[in-house]
Amino acid sequence: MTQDIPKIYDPKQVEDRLYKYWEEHNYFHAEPNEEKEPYTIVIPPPNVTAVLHMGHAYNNAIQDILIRWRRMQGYEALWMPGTDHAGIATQNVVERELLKEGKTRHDVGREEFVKTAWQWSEDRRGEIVNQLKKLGCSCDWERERFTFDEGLSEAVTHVFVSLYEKGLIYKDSYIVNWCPRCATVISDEEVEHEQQEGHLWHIQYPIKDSDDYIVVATTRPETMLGDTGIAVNPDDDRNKDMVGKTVILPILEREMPIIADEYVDPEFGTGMVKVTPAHDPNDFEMGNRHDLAQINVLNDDATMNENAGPYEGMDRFECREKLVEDLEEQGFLVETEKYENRVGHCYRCHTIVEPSISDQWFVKMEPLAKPAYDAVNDGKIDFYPEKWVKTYNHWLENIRDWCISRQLWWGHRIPAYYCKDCGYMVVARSIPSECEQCGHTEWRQDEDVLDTWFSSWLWPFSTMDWPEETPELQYFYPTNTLVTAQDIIFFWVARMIMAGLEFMDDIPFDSVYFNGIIRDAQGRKMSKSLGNGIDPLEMVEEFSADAVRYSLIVLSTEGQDINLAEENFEIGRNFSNKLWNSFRFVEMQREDEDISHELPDRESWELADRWIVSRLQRVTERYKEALENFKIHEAQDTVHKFFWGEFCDWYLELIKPRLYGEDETARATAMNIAVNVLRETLQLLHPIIPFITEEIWQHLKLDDDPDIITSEFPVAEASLMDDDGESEMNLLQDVIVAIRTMRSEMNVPPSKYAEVFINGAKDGKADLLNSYNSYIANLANLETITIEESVDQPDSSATAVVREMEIFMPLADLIDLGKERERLEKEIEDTKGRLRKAESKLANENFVEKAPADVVAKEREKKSTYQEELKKLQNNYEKLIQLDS
RNA sequence: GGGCGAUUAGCUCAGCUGGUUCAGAGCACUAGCUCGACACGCUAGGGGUCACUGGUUCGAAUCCAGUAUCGCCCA
Repeated sequence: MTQDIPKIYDPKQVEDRLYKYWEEHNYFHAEPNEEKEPYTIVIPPPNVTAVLHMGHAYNNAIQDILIRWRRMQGYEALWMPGTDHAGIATQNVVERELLKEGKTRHDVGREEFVKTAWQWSEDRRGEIVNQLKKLGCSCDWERERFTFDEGLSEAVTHVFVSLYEKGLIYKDSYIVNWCPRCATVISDEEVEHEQQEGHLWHIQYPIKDSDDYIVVATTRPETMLGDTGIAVNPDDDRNKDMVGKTVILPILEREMPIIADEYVDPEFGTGMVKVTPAHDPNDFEMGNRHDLAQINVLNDDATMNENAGPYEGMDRFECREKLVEDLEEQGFLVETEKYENRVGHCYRCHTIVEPSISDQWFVKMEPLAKPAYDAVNDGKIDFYPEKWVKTYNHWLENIRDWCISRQLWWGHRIPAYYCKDCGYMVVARSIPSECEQCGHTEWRQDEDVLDTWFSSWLWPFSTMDWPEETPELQYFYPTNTLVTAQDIIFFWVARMIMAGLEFMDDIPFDSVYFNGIIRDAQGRKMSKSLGNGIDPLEMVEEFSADAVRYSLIVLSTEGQDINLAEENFEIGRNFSNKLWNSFRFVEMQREDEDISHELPDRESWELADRWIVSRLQRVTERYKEALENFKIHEAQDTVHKFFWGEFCDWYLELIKPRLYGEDETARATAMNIAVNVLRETLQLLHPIIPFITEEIWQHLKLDDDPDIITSEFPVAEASLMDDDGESEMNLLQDVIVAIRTMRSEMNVPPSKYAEVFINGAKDGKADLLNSYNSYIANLANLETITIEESVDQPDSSATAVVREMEIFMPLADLIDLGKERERLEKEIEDTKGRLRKAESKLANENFVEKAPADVVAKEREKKSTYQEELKKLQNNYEKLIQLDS
């Protein structure tokens, strides 16, 4: 059977099969279990609008790593999966679909539309789940939830009603952000400000009963049609005399007062600003302070309404153009200036939003913000990387009320009912029976739905059937880790913390890991419009899920953004293949012998065995520390270097003679240790690359082994750490590398056995090197090797110095004296450099006096070593020169 | 305007609670390798004034201040 192991690992034979296998064994399912400690992650529910992108792949890979790791550590590990109904986004997509048939949502009606959206979201959910499975995510699918499913909808209603009853939800006419394309209001957080090239138009407003005029500047001239005042700063000497006068609005000829308000920046322009309370948030506040009228000049679709006079019916930008033309014609336009300013766009459809006044529902945030602030700043919740705490704090310190109503059809309908007869409003969990004001019984439910985040913020407990008091809530809440991107820190993270504290009286999670954003190779954000996205499923198809996961983690550092190119996935593929081949090698040598979990009797260990086992303990320890601090990349890097650079490059090479040899005990020892080290390495790697590790594990499997996914995670064993073994091994490695370098530089072909003499092996080094001279001979491809405290340099030999020992390699007539000379010159220069550095440090009195004794001692030691080495190099160099002449 | 981050080898990035052999990895590059796991590989090598300017210190890529460029967030 060993002949059947292919040289190239084929993930297609493995991944789907193993995922099914794990599912069939119910390994992903978690249940309240008092005998175990829980570890819980709730998934950031992907929007049902679209398939997953690379950012999802990355984010979910991290979650899976944590979950699998904790599961192996013996926690009852629950990864709660689900999806988000994504109000605006989904509605947009479904509307677009309808449009293909030439229909609008109004053509099909609310009920039919919602039905279509449901169908659509169901289909998408299936796809998303399938994608997560392809990536290897070990979610507890039995518990999958949807923000719009029955239970969660109930939680939403419950929360709305109780916040209303507490006075934390109110309805008010207020200036909000209106997206004319989505035809709904959006919250402040949903507005993206973008730097844009525009103009600043300076416009004259005549003063009543005078030939005089004032000048104001605006970037949105069309809003002037809604102006109801002019404001100056009360301390502005230039303008304060103007307060109380009346100006006349050009075109519409409306009279309006000049008022004084602190808000106005006297330094900006003329120090006078037009006030448009219905179309600017600051003007709205100012208008309220001074009782100015609010004149709305826009329709919902951003065309001008009847208040716009001659411009009625025009689109806002068309109106802008025409208005500027008219102003110019009539002599009101003073100046047109190029101007860059930040313009608010809808984060969903990218249309420029219009601030406008309407009746909306709000959550009063201040009472919720305080405990949320404390939870993070008192250390109940940790952020990784910590820097995000500042962003979080800044937002909470400047918290504004949250506009939660949306003029959409797809979402949780607001549980407010209006008496059809008298208009009396009731907020209730279900339709009220009779109106307590007029006694009528017919009700009309509020047309609006809630912001999607109003359901998402309950996610950590609504997924466990809150408000019901379930065993799941008891056991799994608070959850442990939230893994998300920083772009939803306000939308979601902060609000979940608020909701958890408000409704569960406890934090929703104890740590938040913010993963970076995936960008393209040029560092640009991946987006549909740029067409620079990389589809994770295509990459899985091409490179395997393991390769995708591994590569993403290789490229990531804690919370840093990733610049990604397709060829980066070769990293993971190559690693998988290396892993596969190390297994292939071991398996080919194994000859069906029994191998125990128990390491063999220490009597039979060689240096290489002590070394690799010791190194494994250190790697295991470091891995644990790294993951505990969410340094996933570091954990991976540690295993990577160990597996490839130590286990494969050195250990497997070192044991070949034993595996091929006649000594059965030696063979068994090497075999056992190789298999056991490989097995533990697989376990360390399993959270990152679950499929290939399970596949190899099952091949190596001993009778009583569990599957790797449920195997017990390795714990570092202090008694196996071996400082002497490691440093002895390092010495041998240095010697071997020195000889290899020498061979390579002297063009001794690998196929040619060489002979080497090592001179000056003092302080027990001779014994050590002699006991393991087979290591040197094998890895440096030597015929014979002579190691002594004192040997003479043979004729015509290349020389090198390592660890104060001289290495002579007789090359007879093969020696290229010019080349050897070059080599030695370089060596001498290098050593001189090192020596100079050590000497200059030691020459500094301050260093010798003030630096810690051990640092100084180390430096002295370095100096004498380099001196010694230099002497030998120079000595050899002189001999060479003589030979040459 | 305020805040945060980045600036280290041709490219992508580690290292940054200051001192382990004149700075590390992967890719790319050079030379050599069908040596009984792996060319998705092996061995060896070249390549960096650690953005700049000051400061702290015996000692700074690592700490502090400022400058420049780029990016993100919030006004």
